[in-house]
Amino acid sequence: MPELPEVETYRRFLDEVILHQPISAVEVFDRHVLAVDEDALRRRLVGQIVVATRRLGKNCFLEFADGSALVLHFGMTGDVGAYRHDYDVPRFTRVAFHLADGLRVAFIDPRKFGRIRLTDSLEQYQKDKKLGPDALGISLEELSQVLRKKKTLIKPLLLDQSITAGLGNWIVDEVLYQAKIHPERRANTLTDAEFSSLYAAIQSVLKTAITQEATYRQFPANFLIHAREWDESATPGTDQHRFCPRHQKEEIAKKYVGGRATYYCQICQPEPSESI
DNA sequence: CGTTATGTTCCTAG
DNA sequence: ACTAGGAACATAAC
Repeated sequence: MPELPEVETYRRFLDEVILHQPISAVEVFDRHVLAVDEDALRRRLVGQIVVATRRLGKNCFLEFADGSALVLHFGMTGDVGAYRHDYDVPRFTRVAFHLADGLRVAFIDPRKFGRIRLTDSLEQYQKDKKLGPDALGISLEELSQVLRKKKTLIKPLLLDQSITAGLGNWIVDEVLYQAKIHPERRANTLTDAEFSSLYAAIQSVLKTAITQEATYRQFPANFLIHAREWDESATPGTDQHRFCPRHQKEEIAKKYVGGRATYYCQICQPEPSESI
């Protein structure tokens, strides 16, 4: 789940439930997700008040008055939730932040790739983690300037959080499909027109996903995402979703690019020729 | 039982 | 210094 749109959705949720009231306790069910000493975390949080929520790429920040922040990264399967009683703890809750009014905010993560840490400031964290500009904040010029000097395949570059932060495996496939660019094109072979459509696709896919609160099933019919396998199991019996939305009879192709499962349309996104 | 998985990071080798 | 590929992490779901 947690690519940029999901994390933005989590942030908005947290903004509604956690602001302006003291954290009364920190309950750790599994310290594996802590990238900070448990007692240090407790000392830093208990009695404190979150004054703002922020997001950079796939990272969510709960900010305190002094500019320091709790940083949530959701790994591959992280989520947030809220509950009030022990008997309602969501399954796979790893850490719970108890608030003074009795609400408890859960950091949920079945696979435990997510991490909770502290930082002195967002700027510090961005520097430490080598995060580039947020994918919703970067400009076309900024993005194309970096990409056009790279000989690497475009897909792994878009996944690289130091170039622009927030794009994940599914969204990159969607963006490349919408922009009609093959995932194995070398970045330095893209034309100006292709950089423009790539940029436009990034912005529109992200905004669409955020508007739908990252509920993929509600995405427009012309989105590639409906062709992915998990959607198949979500809507059994229908085969149509395995085909390109623009070429009804063309099956969506799957291969591994940069070690990641990659879906694309062989007609919309022509294979790069060796000579380029 | 085998396969696959939304992310990050580290290691190796060219 | 850059790039490609692979493994590791931990676990659920199919």
